[in-house]
Amino acid sequence: MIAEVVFNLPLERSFHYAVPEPLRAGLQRGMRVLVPFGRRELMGWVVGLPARSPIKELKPLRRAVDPVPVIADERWVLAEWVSSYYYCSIGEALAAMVPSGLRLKFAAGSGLGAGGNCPQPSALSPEPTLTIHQQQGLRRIIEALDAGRPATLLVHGVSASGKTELYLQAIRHCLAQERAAICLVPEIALTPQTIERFRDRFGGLVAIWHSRLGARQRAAEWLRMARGECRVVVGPRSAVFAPLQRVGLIILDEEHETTYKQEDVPRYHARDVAQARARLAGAVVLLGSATPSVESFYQAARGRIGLITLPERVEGRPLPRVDLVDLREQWGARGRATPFSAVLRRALEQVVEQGDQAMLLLNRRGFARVAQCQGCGLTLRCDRCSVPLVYHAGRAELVCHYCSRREPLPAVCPACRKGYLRLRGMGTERVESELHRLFPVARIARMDLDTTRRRESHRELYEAVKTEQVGVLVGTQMIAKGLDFPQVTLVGVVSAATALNLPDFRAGERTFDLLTQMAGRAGRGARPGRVVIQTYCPGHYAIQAAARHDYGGFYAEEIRMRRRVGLPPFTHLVELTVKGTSRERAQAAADALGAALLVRQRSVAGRAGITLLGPAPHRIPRLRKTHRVCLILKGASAAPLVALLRRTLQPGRRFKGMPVVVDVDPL
DNA sequence: AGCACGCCGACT
DNA sequence: GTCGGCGTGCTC
Repeated sequence: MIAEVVFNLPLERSFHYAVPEPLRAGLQRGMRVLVPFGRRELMGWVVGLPARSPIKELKPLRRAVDPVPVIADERWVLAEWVSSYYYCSIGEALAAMVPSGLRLKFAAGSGLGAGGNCPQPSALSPEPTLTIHQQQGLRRIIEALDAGRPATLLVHGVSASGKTELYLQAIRHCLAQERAAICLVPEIALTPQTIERFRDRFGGLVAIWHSRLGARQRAAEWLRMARGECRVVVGPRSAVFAPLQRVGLIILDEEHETTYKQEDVPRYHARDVAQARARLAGAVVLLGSATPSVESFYQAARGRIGLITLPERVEGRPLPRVDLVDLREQWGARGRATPFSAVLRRALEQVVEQGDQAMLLLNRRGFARVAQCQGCGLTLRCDRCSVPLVYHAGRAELVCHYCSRREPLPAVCPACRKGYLRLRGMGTERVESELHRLFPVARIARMDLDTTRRRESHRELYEAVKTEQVGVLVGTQMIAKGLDFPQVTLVGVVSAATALNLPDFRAGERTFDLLTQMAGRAGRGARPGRVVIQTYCPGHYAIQAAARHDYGGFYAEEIRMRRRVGLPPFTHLVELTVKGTSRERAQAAADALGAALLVRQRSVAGRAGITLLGPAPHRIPRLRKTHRVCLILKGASAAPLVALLRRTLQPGRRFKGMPVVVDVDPL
């Protein structure tokens, strides 16, 4: 008996092993096994049990890891889809589908997928009455579920328009059809409040897939899913691979969020995996957002997916008034650079006087963005990465935001040994200290990566604001998402759209989303809210549209730009990053790869329409001592681009010996 | 991806 | 004369 095994390695090939006598009865495709591989012992996946092998001397596999297969039914085909679309090995795709460290401890034969019984939620808490728009939306979702064919619907609803209630009732209908549902949420939204809402409605049928779950709990939840004991899963992007059977509904809440894209191999997007799984399972995909991704809205506008619009907030509360402050006009008004314009300062004064709450956004942590010598002009940079060091006043250190290296702030310039260092460009710490200076009596807190590092600190900060022990909350984008504080009457954006100058075609979309989400934090209670946005580019369409709460206006402008320059959703991109120990070697490999791609592209008939951009320096040309050069392939769809790459790159996704990172549909 | 083997520079 | 750099190749 022979087992065909693949590994979580960038190898396209599989390997054959002899199956020792005691394992022959129980070994099945989809189980993980421990095998000798070269000098080491690796865990691999049994992908087949072939009758014969061309290999003469087979090594015996050492033992089975699982008592039953951990991959079954449509998830096999899904792994193949991930592997082919994102250019990774089957083993790498499979590894992403099962939680790392999963160990199943139970006797073989007890089996998964208990088949027959299909538990229904008991004692449903009463469902609130839906608005007319919610009712219309729900009707369309139910139609799609009843049709039993794959379909995708985009739910475009402003903040507080009742999207979650729509999801909950859609899930109930899905359960009534004896099918299961997956609800993906951004990790940060997996709060006790969210969990409570699902548990209230579906009780023990809900599995919460939390990244912080311990190994034992994780295995227990996984088993409950696989056995059909729970049929609703709420979790982050990896929950799209939940081992549920008969999946009828996959929801992506806040579908535009970038956390749905996995940033290491396999670099999948949960939205696309969800649609692939839905095609295989005959399921319905619901994409929900107040600010849909340009890709999704374009699909809806073209009629390729359905569109459900929830145009009003549930309680009929008005959206807050937004004032734009042109920072260019603030120059020279005062000798000292300040985070607050006169307008924002007056608004803050009012909030502090009246005992209301305010939230201030600045999307940069730390105290000062750069430390620069006043004598020779040198900017202090990380010696392993090609980026300026950020000064953090809390630890009184310079920090590299890319590799986390810290070093003390030198007294004088390390290069010329004469000039003093000037700290320029503000971050959240600086805003916080200015607030203390201007409003000594106000209770101020800061929420960013630095203040939420401890396990419980995020929740503690949240509670402090919720119970109004904090009057002004300063933070990075993590305060823009999902926080619901009814007493917040003022939202201030200290500096909007610093990202608009970056060479990133999604900068407009990101800015519009961030400003819209942030504006949505104001006026969620009885009192009306107000938003002040300070910016150096008040004329930019993303900022103008955000100030008007005008998604349609933003989309129209953005899609025109994308069409004009041939960017997604009109094309697909594949980003290649060639890595090397020296700049020259990385550059040489990238040049050669570019040339090889062009040659192969020309040699294939009818492959016109594939464009190669670059080689160009990567956005961060050096990271942790590794030099990086970037190439981009552009085409009408991703598959031909990946096919071209498969024929060009060497095994292990290398070229001229240098590792090449392949990112299909990069963000 | 590891981990070996193998061939050229600055050290005891 | 060796230790060690990482370039190349293999893993059933």
